[in-house]
Amino acid sequence: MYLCAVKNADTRERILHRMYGDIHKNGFQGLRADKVVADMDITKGALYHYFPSKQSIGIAVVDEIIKPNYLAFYRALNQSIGHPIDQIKAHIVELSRIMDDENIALGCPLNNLIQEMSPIDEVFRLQLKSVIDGMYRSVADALRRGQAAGLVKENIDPDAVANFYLSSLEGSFGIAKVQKSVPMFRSSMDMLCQFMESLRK
Amino acid sequence: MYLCAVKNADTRERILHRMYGDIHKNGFQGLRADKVVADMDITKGALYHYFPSKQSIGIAVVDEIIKPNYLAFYRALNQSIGHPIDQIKAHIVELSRIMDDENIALGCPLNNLIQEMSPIDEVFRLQLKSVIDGMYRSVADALRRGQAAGLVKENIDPDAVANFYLSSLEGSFGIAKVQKSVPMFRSSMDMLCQFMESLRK
DNA sequence: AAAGGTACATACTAGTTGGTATGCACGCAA
DNA sequence: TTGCGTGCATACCAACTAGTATGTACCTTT
Repeated sequence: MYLCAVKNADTRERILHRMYGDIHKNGFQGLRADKVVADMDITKGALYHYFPSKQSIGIAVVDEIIKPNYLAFYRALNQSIGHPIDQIKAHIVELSRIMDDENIALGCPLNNLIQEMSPIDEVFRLQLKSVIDGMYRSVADALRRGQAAGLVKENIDPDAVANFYLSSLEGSFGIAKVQKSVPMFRSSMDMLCQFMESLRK
Repeated sequence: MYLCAVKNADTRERILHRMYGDIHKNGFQGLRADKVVADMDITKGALYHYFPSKQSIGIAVVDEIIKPNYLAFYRALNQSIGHPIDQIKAHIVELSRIMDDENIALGCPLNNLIQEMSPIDEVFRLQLKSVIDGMYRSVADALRRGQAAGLVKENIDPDAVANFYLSSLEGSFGIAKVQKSVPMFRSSMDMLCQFMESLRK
């Protein structure tokens, strides 16, 4: 029955997306993988057919969901020929716009996993670092191109700025999360926009 | 035997400090309270004599260790009559100075707990929020006093700046943690200093 | 010195967690 | 049509986790 074939074909991805949601809510250590699949009317048999261990679920979530999702924007930053500061500011404004109460209360999935897993699981840490590194390089390169094109102040260090930008961005998610406050998050994003604007030549 | 009496007098605090250390390493969900006390040659009897539940251990750690520790500096900020921007910068420089590889790898204890516990435990979240609120108000008030004294630009919003400052600070811990890089943390602290300097009148 | 509270130690336990072992239905290639 | 791989379902399990129940030595109060 081809309906079944279609269903089977994406069982793994359906599981993965639910795991992503549960990790977002409860953290990786709080993830109860068997309960998540039970909630989908799937048994542990299916789960352990696709994933050899709990850790592999977390790694797959980072690798197949979080990483492509986060790097999509930053890759666009590298290919475009617009003003890098405008592009980065547009991204900040977009984030401000789409974040609602629930997303703020749950926090940034990437930041959550970094804080929880980096110190206790080196495999996790390296996967998460590769995502951050990708974002970091895209921003730094965009600023460098901006400098070369005379659009960005020459006396700033693109690497330092990129690092500070990511820190402020993720930190804003973190502080807004404990406050459960979308306005606080937007206020932080406004300040970050002002900071980026100050780099314009 | 008074030796025993002295030992007994601070058993609770000794347990609490070890719990703080283990939570710093493994997170609250990763805390194995019985193993921590066993490591101190103390049994579960003593542990549950002082703490009714695992949650109460975490709350006590926030309330009795993290909160006083973090608010110490910020209270000083409120009582002093120096230049608020110099004081805040001095704090940033001090943080830069004392953070070593291990501390960076483990991250900021306050930030760690915020990211892990805020979404899943409201009691925790409110305790953690009270710490952040305390820091936030001290910084905002210091900036307001600076404005009144003509030391800080009038066109900045002290609340927005205080919020952004805390976000950047905690975010810098988070990003440095996944990078396991003290230089990255120091670079972020330098940028934060520059940002604070830009507020001087 | 009797009584009661404090400060633990020891032993036990229900429920959970992260799996494993096994079976079996189905599609497909030989 | 037979054998084999894929895609699950069911049942089982050892270790762990967060406690509880109970006992007891010591100290203090009366």
